[in-house]
Amino acid sequence: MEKENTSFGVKEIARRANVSTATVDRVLHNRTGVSEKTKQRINDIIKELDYQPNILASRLASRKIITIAILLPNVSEETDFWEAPLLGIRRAEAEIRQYGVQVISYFFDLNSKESFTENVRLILQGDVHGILLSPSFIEETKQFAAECNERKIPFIFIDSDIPDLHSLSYIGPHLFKSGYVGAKLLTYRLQSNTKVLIINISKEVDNFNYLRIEEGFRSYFSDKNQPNEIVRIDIRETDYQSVARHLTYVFHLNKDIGAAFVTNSRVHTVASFLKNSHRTHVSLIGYDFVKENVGYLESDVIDFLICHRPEEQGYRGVMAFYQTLVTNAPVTRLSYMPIDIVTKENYEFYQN
Amino acid sequence: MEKENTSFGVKEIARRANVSTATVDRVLHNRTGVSEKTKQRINDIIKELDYQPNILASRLASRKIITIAILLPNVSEETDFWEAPLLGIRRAEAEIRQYGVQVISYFFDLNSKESFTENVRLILQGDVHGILLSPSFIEETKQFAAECNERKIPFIFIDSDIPDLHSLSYIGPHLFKSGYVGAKLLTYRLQSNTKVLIINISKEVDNFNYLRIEEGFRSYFSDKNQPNEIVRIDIRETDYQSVARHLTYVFHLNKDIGAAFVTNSRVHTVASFLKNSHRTHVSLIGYDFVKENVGYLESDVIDFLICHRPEEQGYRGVMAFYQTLVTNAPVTRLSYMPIDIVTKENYEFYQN
DNA sequence: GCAATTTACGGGCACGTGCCCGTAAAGGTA
DNA sequence: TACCTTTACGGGCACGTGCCCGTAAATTGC
Repeated sequence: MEKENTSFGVKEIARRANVSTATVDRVLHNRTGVSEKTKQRINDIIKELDYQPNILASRLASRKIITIAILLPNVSEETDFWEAPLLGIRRAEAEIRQYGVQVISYFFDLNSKESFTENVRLILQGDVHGILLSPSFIEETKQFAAECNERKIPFIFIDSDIPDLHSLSYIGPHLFKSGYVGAKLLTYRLQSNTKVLIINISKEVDNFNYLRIEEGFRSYFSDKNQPNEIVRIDIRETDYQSVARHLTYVFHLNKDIGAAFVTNSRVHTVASFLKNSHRTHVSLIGYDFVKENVGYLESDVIDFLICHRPEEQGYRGVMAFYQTLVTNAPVTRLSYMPIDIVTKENYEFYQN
Repeated sequence: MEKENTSFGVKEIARRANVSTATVDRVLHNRTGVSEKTKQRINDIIKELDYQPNILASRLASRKIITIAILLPNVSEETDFWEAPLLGIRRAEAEIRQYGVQVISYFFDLNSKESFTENVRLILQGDVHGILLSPSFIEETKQFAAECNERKIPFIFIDSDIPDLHSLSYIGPHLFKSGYVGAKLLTYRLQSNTKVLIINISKEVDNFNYLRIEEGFRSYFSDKNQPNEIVRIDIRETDYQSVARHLTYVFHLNKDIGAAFVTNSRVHTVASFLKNSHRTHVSLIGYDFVKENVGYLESDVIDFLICHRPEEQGYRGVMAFYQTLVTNAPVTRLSYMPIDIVTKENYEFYQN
């Protein structure tokens, strides 16, 4: 029951190379002060033994603390969606705090690009080893990425992606496919003579996320030659009154709407409207496992919720940094989350 | 960027109590050799400082290696379902090997209770610190549990549960609810004038798992007053010929079957039959993300697969032992897995 | 040629905990 | 009192790696 196969350590390498452990250490961390010849010799032995550093000892001996910054939208009363990733981040932090990893959190206002850039500035003025963020604003994120690349600070996007900025990883949904799944569920029992309504409720104008989802949604309809007409509406105010007003109008114009698809977590507002206006026969599908939505799932107003495990996203984001910064393991560039389908019957076991 | 808040360690406790670190250590591991008085004093300080041992240092210093045994059905050509938990177990092992944890694997034959008890004997004759197993045979598992409880070896069940045996944890699906979800999906676009077929294909006679699933399935029908008649069939041979013969008979007797529900991963055999006999209009739902099933999902023969993340089950099983044996963290007694819904549209992102 | 500088390397302590071994003090027995 | 056993504790090495500091050897400058 004793440890025996504890493989080879720095000592063994040093012994074989006839040098001290300090020299081996210099090679391992490619610091200066080793002649080309011995360096070569040591590297050969390292390869031969397939040396794996003992993380336990390494982290214990090291006085350095690794700092990861996160930058997410704050949890407003408007939506508590971002609470989930935060929980995952906290969970990851608790697990690896012992290993000398520290997470510092910054939050910005989804209605203010300035607050985003300001927080970016704050993060970059401290010295952090990695940044996990939601790239909510495209132009601002591009600038951020340029700065990080120059300063060689790795960053990871969660929840939505902006390609070609050389992020270390993207962790989040494949939005197009997610919309595609939404369409499948919506049409599964849809009558062919009814119309389908796509609803986008959002203050931001350049929400290219929603566009991807809608593309996927429409793409299913054309792939399957679904005969249903698709109506769409953009609502730029998020309060119930405004949404109700717009919806009343749409439903007035289109008497035969059989199903509605909401491109984000505000589906509960629509559910509320449908319930109040006695239109619960309309199939309703939307996004995210937030409290209000689950309530309407429970009461059969929402048929399905699509989720992308936001908590897991946060957890994985931090863990990906741990992997790359501490254990030096490679990180997958694209880590698409599962597209989960949540119903009244299975929601109680769902893990966000 | 230096470590600073590294809280208090054994040294600080020793200093405050005017004893050596060895004495503190004795108290921490409640070994003998400490007078009641100093023990009390030290314990008070430990509480006061809310001392958390440094796992890194602890694992590094300890020469003990923790051994976890797993006992699962072997991966036969008949079903590769158990490959998934095994993958999860391997993943967990790789993560915590560095921390002095070792996993040794045992496999039994699902068609032989003797192979189960024989492997139990083998496991118990070595000295292991925890056992992760699938309790496939009820009586044999009860005996096993009694032995473990006597010898104070913790064990965890995955995939299916036998209550009241004082397992440390159960990690797996809520089978009743899982059947319930199956019924919801099946009826979502079912015509009321068709019959529904429940198919159970399994060699084992006492498969109480399947009974739970069926209960849940039927329970949905009665809860919702679904008018459809339910037909059921038990098939004790698993080869295609036998299954096809039985199904031909059933479909002959019941001309108006609109949907079929298979209670386990052998749904691909049924799919094959439906395809060959040109009955693909029948909705088909079954279990598990195994290769053959995904193939039929892809070709629209299977409508939905229900999955319980078997890989995750294996991973969590091992990690639960790590938590309880290494970090002393509490483990939840019941850890129900999500009931995942997999379709042609989202399967490529599914994580088993 | 010699001093000054640079290069290449070794010694050894530290991280926080586990645990072996040694020993003074206390208690027991004749 | 002398001797033995038990109790209660301290000293100190080890785990494998990080890294500071010291120094002999090699190189450079004049």
